Amino acid sequence: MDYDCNALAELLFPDVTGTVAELEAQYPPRDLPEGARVTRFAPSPTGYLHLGGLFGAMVDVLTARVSGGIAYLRIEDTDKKREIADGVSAITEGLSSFGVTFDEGVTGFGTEQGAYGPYTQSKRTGVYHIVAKQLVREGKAYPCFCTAEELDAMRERQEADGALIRGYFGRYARCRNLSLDEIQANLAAGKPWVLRFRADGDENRRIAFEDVIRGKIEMPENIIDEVLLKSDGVPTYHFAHVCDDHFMRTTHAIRGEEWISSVPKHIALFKACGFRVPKYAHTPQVLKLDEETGDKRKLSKRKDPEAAVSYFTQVGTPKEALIEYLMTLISSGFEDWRRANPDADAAAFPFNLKKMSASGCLFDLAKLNDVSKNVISKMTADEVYARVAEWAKTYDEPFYSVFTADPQRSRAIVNIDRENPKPRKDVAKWDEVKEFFSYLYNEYYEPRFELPENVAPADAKAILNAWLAVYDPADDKDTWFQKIKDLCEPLGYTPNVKEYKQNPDAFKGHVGDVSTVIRLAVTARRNTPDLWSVMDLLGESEVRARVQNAVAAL
RNA sequence: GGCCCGGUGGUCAAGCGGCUAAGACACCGCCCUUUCACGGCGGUAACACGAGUUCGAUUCUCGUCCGGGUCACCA
Repeated sequence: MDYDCNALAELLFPDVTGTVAELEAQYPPRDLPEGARVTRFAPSPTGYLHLGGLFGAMVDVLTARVSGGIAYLRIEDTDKKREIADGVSAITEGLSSFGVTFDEGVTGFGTEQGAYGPYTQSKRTGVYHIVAKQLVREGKAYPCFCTAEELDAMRERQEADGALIRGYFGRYARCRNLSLDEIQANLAAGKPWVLRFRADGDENRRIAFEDVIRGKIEMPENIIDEVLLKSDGVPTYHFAHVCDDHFMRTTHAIRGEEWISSVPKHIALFKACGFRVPKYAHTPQVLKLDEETGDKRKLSKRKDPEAAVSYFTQVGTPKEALIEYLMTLISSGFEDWRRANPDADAAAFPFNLKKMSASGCLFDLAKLNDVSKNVISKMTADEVYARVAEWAKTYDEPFYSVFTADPQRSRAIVNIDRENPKPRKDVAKWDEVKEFFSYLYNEYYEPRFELPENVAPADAKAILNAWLAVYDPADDKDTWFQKIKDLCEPLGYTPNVKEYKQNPDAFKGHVGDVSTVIRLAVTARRNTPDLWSVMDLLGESEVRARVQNAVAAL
């Protein structure tokens, strides 16, 4: 270009008066200890928060916390077409419901905190335009008037030419060498324009950078004249990334691996702007939202509801459990650390970005459930009660009324075999509680007497009647069970299981069979937690009623 | 197609030139046990393939294959 760039800059941005130097002063380097890392989670408000987002946010927060730095939340809302109405709150609420919090940035719809804002890109056009104007002034950016049709034609031509590199560059970049007069004429004609970067890379040279997670990555230099500002003056991701991460003083740009291929472009932009390039860390994919084909290895939005983080709050996976599980994916050393520090807060884990695995991973619901059962098994009965009630209140209203009708009783129910060194691990999600304890609530109890094949109805009846005669709710667990044992011999059963196994033909069965019949009569189930506790919770009259009912039905 | 990332059991993964190739989940078996669960013990199961380099490769190099990403006025 042989024209006066200053003139072009004024032509393009007549109203922009600020300078980059002023921005530098307004957003000074952060005063943080040596080695402190500044990270950011920068999602677009285009839909619900998904697992990959939570995963990424955790990595950002962990990286900052471990180094005594800052993690902030920035909203990248530069594409109004894809934006959804409550996108921002979906993100902030999703994050906070899992306990992921930031030091600064957007805190909710329309609210934010911190001195490096605004943290919403749509409110930062002033910043982008100042930098853009400087770029134009320095001959590093130019207006492009190509229409969508012209760009399509260009792509077709490249296809036909068999061009190895596709995009707006070299001889395909029609507007790159427009004269000031031509530009002026186009402007005067009211033609829409975008601002393009005047790439100065050489496709035959390679640029290398050190990815914190993957190590050295080498690629050809960028030669594409990428769009910086769209025709409505809003920046593209690339330009916003460069301006924001510089002025918000981000030290580590942590983002998904889909960005790796644009790093050369970003480095070129940082340099053109005179900004220092941050460190990059590209995280592996946790899952893909692609809905194509039948590739079973990928989670899909439609087929796999668990892709949305809200799924977990809906089914009642405790937030600590999801975090705990995600931690095992984020850092391989986590499980070992957890074994050594069983009661420590996951946030205390000495996270190391460098140790992150570079390969993608499949989300394993079965393992999540296992982790969750462990987490829940360590909670006190009060905690479980409170959590279940809180969950049910919004996700299962009818159960909420039943569950909270007698808080003391529900607490006791939830406390069966809990708060001891070997707690039961029956429940992984709050939505399993109702079903698991249903027989303890008359609202849900449904009598059913499907006897085991090895027990004849007549024997069952005899067992129940005999037991009814000795049942005393005042008995402690040992004498209660002793009475059941005492029932055995007269009825042809043995109280000794080993004895039965040695000589199965000598008996009708053993105590196990006898108590199974009783359990069945009282709970309509073959398997339950400790029966004595269950009866205690049910109360004498209910127990007797159920057993008598069973006898009658047999 | 060009460029790039990745590839250890079904899943998540240790390992970084020499190991009987950890561990966790899942699965199977046994023990404990009035059922179930818990807990304990044991088991099935892996270095994608082919060349190099090396005394020696899961570990290093190259190629192949497979999976993924990216080539937009989307992020």
